[in-house]
Amino acid sequence: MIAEVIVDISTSEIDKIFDYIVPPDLALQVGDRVKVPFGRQHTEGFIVRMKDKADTTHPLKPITAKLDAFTPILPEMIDLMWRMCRENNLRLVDVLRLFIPAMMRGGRVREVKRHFVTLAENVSFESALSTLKANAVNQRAILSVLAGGGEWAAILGEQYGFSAIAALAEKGLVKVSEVTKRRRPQLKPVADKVVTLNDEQAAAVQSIMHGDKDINLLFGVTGSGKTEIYLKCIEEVLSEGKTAIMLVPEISLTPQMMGRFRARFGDKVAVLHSGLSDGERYDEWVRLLRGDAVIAIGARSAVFAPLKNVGIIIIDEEHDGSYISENNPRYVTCEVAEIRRAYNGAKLVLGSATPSLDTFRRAKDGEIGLITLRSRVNGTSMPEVRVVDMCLEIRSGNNGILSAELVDRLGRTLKDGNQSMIFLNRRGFASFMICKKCGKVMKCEDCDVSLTWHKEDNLLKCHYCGRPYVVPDKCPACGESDMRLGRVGTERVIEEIHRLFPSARTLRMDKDTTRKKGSYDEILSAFRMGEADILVGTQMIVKGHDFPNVTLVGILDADMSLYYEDYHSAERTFQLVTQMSGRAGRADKPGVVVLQTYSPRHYVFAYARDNDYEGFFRKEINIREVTNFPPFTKIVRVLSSSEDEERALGVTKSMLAKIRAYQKEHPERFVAVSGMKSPVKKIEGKYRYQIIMRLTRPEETDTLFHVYEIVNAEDKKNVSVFVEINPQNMN
DNA sequence: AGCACGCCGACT
DNA sequence: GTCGGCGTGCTC
Repeated sequence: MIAEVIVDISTSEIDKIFDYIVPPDLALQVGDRVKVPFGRQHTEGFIVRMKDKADTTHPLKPITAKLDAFTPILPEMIDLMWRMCRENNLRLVDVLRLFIPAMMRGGRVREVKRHFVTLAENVSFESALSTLKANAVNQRAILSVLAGGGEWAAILGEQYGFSAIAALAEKGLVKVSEVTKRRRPQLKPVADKVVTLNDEQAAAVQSIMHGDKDINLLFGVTGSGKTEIYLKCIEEVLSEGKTAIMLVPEISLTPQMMGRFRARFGDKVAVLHSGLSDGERYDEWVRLLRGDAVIAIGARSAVFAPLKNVGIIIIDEEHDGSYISENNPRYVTCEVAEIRRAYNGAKLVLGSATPSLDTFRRAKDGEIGLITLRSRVNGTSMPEVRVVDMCLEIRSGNNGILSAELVDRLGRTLKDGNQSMIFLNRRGFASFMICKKCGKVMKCEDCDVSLTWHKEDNLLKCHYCGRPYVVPDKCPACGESDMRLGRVGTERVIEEIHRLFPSARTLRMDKDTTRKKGSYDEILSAFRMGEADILVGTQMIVKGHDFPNVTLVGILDADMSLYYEDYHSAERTFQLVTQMSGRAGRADKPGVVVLQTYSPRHYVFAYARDNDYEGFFRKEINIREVTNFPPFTKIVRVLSSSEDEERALGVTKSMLAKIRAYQKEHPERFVAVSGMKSPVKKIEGKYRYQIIMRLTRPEETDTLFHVYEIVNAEDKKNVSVFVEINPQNMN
């Protein structure tokens, strides 16, 4: 028997199949990890296929050993690997590595063996007790603990002394056995609420489980009871003997959220996320593989949970950016989920109040089901959104960060004893050019995206077509000469607040204050407990949990993300404003959102103010169509990086020439092709050059695969090249 | 990624 | 004379 093996070394030259002889004494199968001789060394590898005859004349070596007691890669995952690699031009090893806990590689897993103490067989608590002397207090105490089940020797020993355990074992009253201890992440189960579904929720469960579509968008605002629908669907799937995968954005993996699932499903839940220690992660993963746990809950990587017979995959907050892995191997969680769904004949649920444009378009087109939740379970209404024109503020003499309206409302909220949140939008700050007086933003005339200022050559450039523009010294619309924006940080905002309201208690939450593990939860819970009046923060305060006393939300520089040189910017801004609005107000306390912007008449704010997702969708999808952006086109970015700038440039030029030649043959397949330095031209000593192209037919793969061929044929010595589809950011 | 083979400079 | 620099090539 011959095994096809992928060697666990991540280099493009080695990322191919190597044939090995399967020794008859090793019971090996597809999906096993093995030790193989490779060149002059030994390496780990993955068996991806078995065959009778080798298709090479090269002399074969035999596999040396089987690495695990189980088969870590399911057949389903081998299929998935091929598809992911083909469609995204990834390395096979890199994808295989996603499927197993990092700790397994390199033989670092050591199962923890611990002594477990139980009453000996045929010994009852009473009979054991009666044989002990009255002064053997520790032994008696241990027996009473064991009467209620077993306990770890380490715990008993610490409390009652190890000699007492030894004495009991000596008398044959207790049994000490070696057990592999599973490291479980500690989760306090929160009390499970017994919830009866309202009609809308019950109908949603019915459509998801028994409707005519296998993929459904669950479209409902925060508070419409999506979580309870998820729980009910999972219950139903489990009752059919199938398993479930529940995906949530990294940031919402809070103990409360996990506790809810633990309370409902107990030990059937396994948690997978980056906060776990390597050991915990490994053990949770093994529980899933063995079928001891049947629900995997976690961030994006949990989509690779080693579950058989998956009945449902749920992606909550489907639009969230954390579902797209940015670095190698880059993958889109939703696409992976769709492949696994199809393989298992399972259901897929995408939940969101602000779905990604593409998802909502697919729902509108009937490609996937659309389930809309209209009522809010707790009966709250959406807050009033007040759009403040910051250009007017400047004209009326207020050059500060906070508008007069926001200052006024902050004061009133403080006086009423309620809480406020101020969100600082820093995304893409100062990279675009805006007139401080009239709000005019410099845009590309061909692409309708904002231009990015390049410091080194002092030019404005379009990141989609590469066209350069001279930096204007005056605003082309109003003649104002103050055209650039400086950086505003959370510290500045806090200072400003303290100057205006010296007695206000503030909390700050950004990259700096949350560096330490657990500080994120600490700040949020301190705020929830009312230890501060005002929370100032960046991106990370957008999600997070309910704050019942927050009645005011301030959004500063809402247009920062709007003019990010990116076609997603309007979509992101809408999602952000909507989610931020969801933080303000409760049933008994109506909330207000003050949104500060230099472009108050931008359509995003009009729709966000009216909480009109569908209106926004119609407008935005129309813009994407006329400007040739996704989902109507596909953006492909080929990024080359190298420590040798000449090499990076040379490779980019060579590939660009070939792509241009192909474009000449098939001009109808391209909107535009351009090559340039990457906006961030050097990262970790590596120079970066990129080719950006827009393909007209997003569903067609021919052109994309041809680009892959060009990339793979290139001599990439000292240069790494990777291809990204519809990149989230273009740094 | 490793590791060996191989062909040119300054040292006991 | 040879120890060792890292360029190039190969791994079933």
